[in-house]
Amino acid sequence: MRPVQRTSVSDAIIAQITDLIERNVLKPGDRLPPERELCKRFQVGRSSLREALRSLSMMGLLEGRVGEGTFVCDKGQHVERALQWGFLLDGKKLQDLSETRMMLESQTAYLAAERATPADLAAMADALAGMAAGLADAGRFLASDLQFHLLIARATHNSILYSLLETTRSYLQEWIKESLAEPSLAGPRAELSLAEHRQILAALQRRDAEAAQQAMAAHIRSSSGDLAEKVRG
Amino acid sequence: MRPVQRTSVSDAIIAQITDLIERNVLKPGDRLPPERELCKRFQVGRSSLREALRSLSMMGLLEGRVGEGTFVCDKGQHVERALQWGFLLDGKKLQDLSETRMMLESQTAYLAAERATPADLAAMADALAGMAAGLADAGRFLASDLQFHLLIARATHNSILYSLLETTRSYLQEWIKESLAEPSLAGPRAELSLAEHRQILAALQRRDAEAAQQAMAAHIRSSSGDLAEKVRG
DNA sequence: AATAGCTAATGGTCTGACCATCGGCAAATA
DNA sequence: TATTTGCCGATGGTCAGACCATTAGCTATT
Repeated sequence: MRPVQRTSVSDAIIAQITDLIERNVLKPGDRLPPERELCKRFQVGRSSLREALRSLSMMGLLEGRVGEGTFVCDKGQHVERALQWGFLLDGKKLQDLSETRMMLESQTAYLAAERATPADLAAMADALAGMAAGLADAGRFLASDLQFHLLIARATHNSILYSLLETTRSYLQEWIKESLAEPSLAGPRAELSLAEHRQILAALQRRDAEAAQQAMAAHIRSSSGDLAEKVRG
Repeated sequence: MRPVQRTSVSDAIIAQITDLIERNVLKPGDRLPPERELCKRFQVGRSSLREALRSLSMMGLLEGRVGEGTFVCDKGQHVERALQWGFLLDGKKLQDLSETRMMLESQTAYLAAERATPADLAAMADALAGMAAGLADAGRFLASDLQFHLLIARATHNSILYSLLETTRSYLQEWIKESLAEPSLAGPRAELSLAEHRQILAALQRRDAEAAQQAMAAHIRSSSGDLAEKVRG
């Protein structure tokens, strides 16, 4: 004797719809039949159907527009959305997160050196120019900084790696902002940071993966000094 | 003039509950008030409330038990549950995930070599013994294999890295299982895998981080050969 | 003391209704 | 004729009430 499987109506609907999307019967952008129509087809009440649709919307699979219908979202966002939810409650492990970030950043630098297209490199150069132009403007400087790092991650052409780095980075962003906002350190630190970024880009441009990895690791170490202090204090 | 923000009732409820869990007002294992009670507190209909609860359940934050109530799930399950929604994975994503996993595994091996306690190493030795004892039993072999890798991740004493590896691994587990289940390859592949694991453990025991990283990378490369074929095929 | 049966509470489901919004169409307007 | 205005149906979003299956805990019987 085994415990009997207790199935839920919503779960069954979710399974069916995800299956349809998976098998590409429902393509991104497609519109689903109206809810009342789906109720008749699935032979379920509208509550159960809506609970299923709502869950799928929350996972980033579907999107409901009032007066228009329910549509299948673009495929690229699915896993990334799930990853973000997973991270939501992991708490104050700032140190662990920082360590993970350093690992991700240096590894993405390594891969980016091997895979970056000329367009990728050009975009990075643009971001670097933005940093230089924003030496006096902390907000602009930080935005370009972030963009530069994300561009490196994107240049790996690995979507999982990219979303991981993006997520970790977004969680650390607040602290990074604060640490750079220290007025006494802002000037020299920004200059140093810019120089380090130039080294990274140079390594990427000559496709030197090892050097890129090292340069990135050095940059993170140097720029996370205050961060470490802040964590402990 | 700016586009006005259009809020949804369910989203507001979701935000409130996740916030409560985040701030640890609702602890894992806690029981929420009954749905009808929550309706009165939130001043919403039961449909909207249930859509919110259902979404949170789907993401692994809550769990509903008929006749008992709705409970907050254990924290560890969140990430895993969230990533389970990678059902919709194409070949490209699988490749990306595999690459990410390799990076995580080798990096955890590096850190584990520096940080593993004697207890950690002993547990790994146990897992290795389990693999040896399970050479004829694919199920047991795989279980010990998985445990070994997770023990390494745990030995880094970095919870973020651990959960990342756990999720990527669980996600790839099905494919790993299939590739090892090939009857023609099972015997020699298991033997080889066991030998590779012994090398990893040896490197960890003599605290040789570089060697551990290399051994792990080699192991993943060797064991993911079929996986890559499967992806393309 | 143990068991069987009862009751209330609870999550799961269904139904029907109402609302706000959107797209499209037709009438009114310039 | 071209543009605007107003209307109507369709649709997702929300609500209220009801019923069902299951569970826990109590009660009475054995």
